[in-house]
Amino acid sequence: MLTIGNLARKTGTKVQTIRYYEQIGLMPEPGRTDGGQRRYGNAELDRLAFIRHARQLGFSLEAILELLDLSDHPDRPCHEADTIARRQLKQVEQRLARLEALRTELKRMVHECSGGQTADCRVLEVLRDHSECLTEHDEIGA
Amino acid sequence: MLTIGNLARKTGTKVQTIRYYEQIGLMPEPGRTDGGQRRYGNAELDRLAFIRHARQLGFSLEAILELLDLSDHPDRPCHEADTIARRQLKQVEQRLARLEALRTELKRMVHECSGGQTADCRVLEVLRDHSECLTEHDEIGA
DNA sequence: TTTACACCCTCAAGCAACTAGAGGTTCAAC
DNA sequence: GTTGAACCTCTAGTTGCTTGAGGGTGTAAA
Repeated sequence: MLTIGNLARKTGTKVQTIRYYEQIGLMPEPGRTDGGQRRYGNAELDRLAFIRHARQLGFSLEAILELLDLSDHPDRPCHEADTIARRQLKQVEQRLARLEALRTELKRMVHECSGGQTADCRVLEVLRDHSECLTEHDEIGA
Repeated sequence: MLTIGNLARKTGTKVQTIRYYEQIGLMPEPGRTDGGQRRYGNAELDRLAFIRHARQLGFSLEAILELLDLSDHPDRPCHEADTIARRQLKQVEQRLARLEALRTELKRMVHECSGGQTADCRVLEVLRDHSECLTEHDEIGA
């Protein structure tokens, strides 16, 4: 039986995050000691490891809930999980494309900065006038 | 004189976002009509365009505030703006590296999915066991 | 002039996915 | 029995907005 702190250590999660997952229904309500402290078994350890791993791969908590449901029903067809993974891959590739455009633009800004006064600063100048951009970029909040 | 709606249209911003920027002090309090509606001039248009452009390049609102301060003081040395831009570039490059690792892993997952039942699904299997990953990835919330 | 209607206003709450802190209790070792 | 780390709940904060309720304004046509 694991305390919440040990579970946290084993999965690289923060204690508060585990409690948060419980609160939103992603993790089950575990057993408790007489004093009211949470105690976890191997099933919960596996589930949390799954969740953390999927998070590391960029899946949203909502997508993870779907994946966990699929995982709980081994008789269901596989293509749903595949669809979720493909959707995720597509998102990652879109983000990559946008970030690459941003890198190009930022590199150009930084490269051209002469190190004088802000009056002649390329960084500020580029920000002032979008038309100077060589690449299209419309990324917000990625 | 522009209404908030026209300013929004010209800059590709939502009306509520402009009011939000005003609330947090990123945009100045504009003049008002007798009836209390906001009216904007060219200075505000330029400032908002600057903000939006910097957001598209991934700068945080906090960084943008710094950049705007620098922009308001053309006599100050330029290297501060350069530092902010370099910091941003570094962040973008870190994100790119992690996303590339994720893409590799996701591609592998999707590629190996046989399309049978979830019991044999590679996608779920990989998520269950991190040790199957070929690449290190520790991206969360990027 | 009145009426229509798009646009504007404020305030409050909600979103993702946590994180941090206050103030108090329990567990396990010594 | 006492210490002290680890646990508990609850609330609020983070970033960068978005959504909604409930109402007021501005302008143009009838």
